[in-house]
Amino acid sequence: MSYACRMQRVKLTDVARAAGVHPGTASRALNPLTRDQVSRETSRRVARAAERLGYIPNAVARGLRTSRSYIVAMIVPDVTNPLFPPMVRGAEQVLSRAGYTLVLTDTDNDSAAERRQVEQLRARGTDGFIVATARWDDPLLDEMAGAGVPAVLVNRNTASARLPYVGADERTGVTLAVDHLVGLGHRRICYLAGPQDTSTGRERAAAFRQAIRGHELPVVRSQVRACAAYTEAAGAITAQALIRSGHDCTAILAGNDLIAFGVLSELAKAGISCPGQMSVVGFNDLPMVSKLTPPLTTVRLPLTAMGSLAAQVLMGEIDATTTTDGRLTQSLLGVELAVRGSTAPPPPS
Amino acid sequence: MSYACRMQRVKLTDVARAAGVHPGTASRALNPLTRDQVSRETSRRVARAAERLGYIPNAVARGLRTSRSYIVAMIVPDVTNPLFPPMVRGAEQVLSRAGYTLVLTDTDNDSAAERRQVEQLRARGTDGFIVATARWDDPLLDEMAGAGVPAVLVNRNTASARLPYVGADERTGVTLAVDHLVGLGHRRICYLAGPQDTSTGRERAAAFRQAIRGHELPVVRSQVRACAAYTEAAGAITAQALIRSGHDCTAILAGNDLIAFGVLSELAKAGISCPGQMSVVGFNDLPMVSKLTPPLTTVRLPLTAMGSLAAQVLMGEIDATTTTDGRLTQSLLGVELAVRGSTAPPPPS
DNA sequence: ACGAGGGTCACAAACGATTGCGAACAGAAT
DNA sequence: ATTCTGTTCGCAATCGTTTGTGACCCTCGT
Repeated sequence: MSYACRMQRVKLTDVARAAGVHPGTASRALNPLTRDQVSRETSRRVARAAERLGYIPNAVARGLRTSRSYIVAMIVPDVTNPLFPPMVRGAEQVLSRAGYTLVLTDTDNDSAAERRQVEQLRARGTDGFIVATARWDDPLLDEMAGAGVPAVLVNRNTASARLPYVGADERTGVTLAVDHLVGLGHRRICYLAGPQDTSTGRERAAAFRQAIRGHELPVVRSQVRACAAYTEAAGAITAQALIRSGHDCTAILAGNDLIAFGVLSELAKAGISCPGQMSVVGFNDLPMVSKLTPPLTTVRLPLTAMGSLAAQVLMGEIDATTTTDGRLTQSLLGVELAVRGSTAPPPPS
Repeated sequence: MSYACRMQRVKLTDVARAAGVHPGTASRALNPLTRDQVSRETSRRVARAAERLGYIPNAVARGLRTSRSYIVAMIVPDVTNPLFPPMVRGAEQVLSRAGYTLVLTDTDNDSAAERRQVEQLRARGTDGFIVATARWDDPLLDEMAGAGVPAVLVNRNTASARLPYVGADERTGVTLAVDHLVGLGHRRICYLAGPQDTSTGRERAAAFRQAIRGHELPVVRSQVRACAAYTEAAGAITAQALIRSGHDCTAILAGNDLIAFGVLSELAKAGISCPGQMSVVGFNDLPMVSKLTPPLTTVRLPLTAMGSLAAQVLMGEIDATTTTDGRLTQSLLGVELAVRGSTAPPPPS
């Protein structure tokens, strides 16, 4: 109840003295797992003393002795990208409920910075990592997997797939989008893929080709172009190139919503109306896209759930460092297509 | 160069043994501040041994001894609110450059959760706090100030103002917006304020009244209504009430962009065109608002700079716990008005 | 030549918790 | 009464680093 004002923090020794026991005993009495090694009576006395003095265990000292920090780190390429905050939030909720603290680091898309950060965090005894920055070939992650560092990949996977992965069912997402467009009557659909050094860039592109073939449409008419990055600027550049090339598609599927923004702005610049002359579909369902004119049809990913699940899988990894038996290693969450105003039947031509 | 694969981490003792010195000496040799207590020769030898063995100091042990963790925590109400990521990013850049690690926690607007988080973080020896969740009356922050915990408030201040504060020049922002509207010919302007338990809600409302008076307009015609929260939903509710009340204003200034979203959607619902029949101005310049139809005129806050400055001020607080002399305590950064399509001259009436 | 002084370094005590080990004591069984 | 089993708790080592203290040697000044 009472609390120290600006005095020395009360430590275990103080509690022990107040309860008239040895610090070691006090430690056992306070720890739920070892509580049964001390009598009910002393346990209660210690607990009361701790309460009365306002004892807060020193997590640093504990961490030194137990080599567990109850810190997990989440690595994202860019916090300001609205894709990540929901995942962070999902992870944070699960972790804090389990007594972990989430450290968020932003690599600014710089893999040297990423390596530095990971090193720092490992020095701090971080228990595990949630990594949202995976590249298709990612030596750092391979090293971490090799070193046995508990880690989970989220949203993006690596080629080697040596670490557990939590993602969305992107193939289905792309298929839903293509089915929707074909159902509206589109036959010539282009795909503006994300960067090919990310799993999402590659997987979605592959899924697109497969979906097109599934409708027995010629793939050649459904040109696939990769953007340099998942940004509006990169999307605009590629969209401009596509428009200039005079391709006669009636619908564009974008690798993600940011690329779709670039597409929309280039269409506007070129005087091509959406959805009248060109339908556009995004990917991710960023919070704002329903407010655009036209509201963007897009694939909705369960971002928060991905974050939560990643956190759960990671906690499993941390606890079970011995066996890989029966552990969740590759998991995909379901997606939905949010149909809005940016898609419509193709012009009569 | 060579590195331990999955073996025991190499510790200071190992380095010392390899260099043929005592661990204490090795410690001094590696620390730039104490390096001059050992001869150049040994210092070089130790440094080389450390390099060769791939020594990474154990930050937990160091933290225990020095009671400095080089961790600072940033507390935000909601990571998914686009207002905060830029501030986080700004802070993170400054801090990581100075060797600090930034821990981000999301309180979900729950002050009980906030208290729990702060307690946990203090147990972990967190060096300082950047707080973006301040309420106008905030007992937790007053306690922290009283306990001498290094902390800096960002974006929102408290009534007591006992902690350093970094914010934007909101009065000027509001004044710019009002001047702009008045310059367009508006005479009847409403203000939809944010919640009055935050400093931004109160300050901006006060600034609005003052700006209106500055133009010698009757304040009564410039109705001020407070929204329950800085959300689109709360903004919509208040906007609806305003519209239903039949107020004859020609422009609405919103407490922030999210509230402006609510206003825009209610205007659309009521068949009132923007900017034709009603001008709308937001606050914050969220990344997406320039893409709306119409693009939102809004006050741009230097969010990243606010985060950076907050981090700098906090580091000052951490280093100088003895004197308050010559320290930056209340600092405001300049703002701009981004004039876009949601404002126009009022209808001829 | 001797004491003073400064530069190097080893020694050991912290920091605050956890935990293996064994002592003390209880009650029960023989 | 003695031994045995088992509970309860104190003792002390330990985690890996930092840092105050003092030993030692060398040099310089007188």
